[in-house]
Amino acid sequence: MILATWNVNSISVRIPHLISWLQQHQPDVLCIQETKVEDTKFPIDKIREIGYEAVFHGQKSYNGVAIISKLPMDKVEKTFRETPELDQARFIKAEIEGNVILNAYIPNGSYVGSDKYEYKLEWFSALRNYLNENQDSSKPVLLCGDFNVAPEDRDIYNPDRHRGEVMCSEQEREALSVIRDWGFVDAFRMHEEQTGHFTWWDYRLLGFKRKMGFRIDHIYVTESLAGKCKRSWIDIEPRKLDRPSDHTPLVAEFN
DNA sequence: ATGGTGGATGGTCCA
Repeated sequence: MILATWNVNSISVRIPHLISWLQQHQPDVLCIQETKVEDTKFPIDKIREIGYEAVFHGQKSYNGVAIISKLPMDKVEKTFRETPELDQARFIKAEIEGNVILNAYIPNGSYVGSDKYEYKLEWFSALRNYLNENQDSSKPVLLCGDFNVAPEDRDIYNPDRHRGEVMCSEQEREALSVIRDWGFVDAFRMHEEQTGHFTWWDYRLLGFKRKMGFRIDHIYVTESLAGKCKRSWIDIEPRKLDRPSDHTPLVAEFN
């Protein structure tokens, strides 16, 4: 199985890139974030035309997630907690060939100390509670998406320049480590120890041109899947296209 | 150079 994750930053704008990338790489599963469309406007027909199915959970203007798959999906869920008024269309789950696929768009957090930052930390905490109560780390579980956290200094082009800022503050890294310690392995870091591998570059900083990258998109897998993960890599080619998403796809391949 | 761009939307909010 080949699985990828990609924050597309509006599926309406990015659908040509998305279709092209699926046709070129033929992953079995692609988890996307920031679709920014209500479910009635999700471009399901274009996805079916190239041999994929999709399940999706969107809202107007903001957030929105989807799982696109060639393989049958079942046991789909679109929230992970009891308080739907806080649900911002940031989570979708499906099971594929016995693997639990959790696709998450973790809140950005705005700036350290803001209300949105507190919401981000609270969201991480709720996600850990969900894992505790609803999933089993001895089984094949995969959690992927845009985490909006660079776990270590080597995941930032220049960590000293951004020390303590949102996406790399100690509290965010600790919140992410609590998720990981439930029973996950970082698939990308199984195969690559070096810095210089990033999934996101800020539009505002003209970050891609200036090589100012962050590794904030991740594929976390439980041990039973980690043993089968033969490769994980970042495809920066879509970030070079006209009107790119600010993120680029991350891929993991399993035996 | 202490700002920059981009998406959804229709004045701002979000990232």
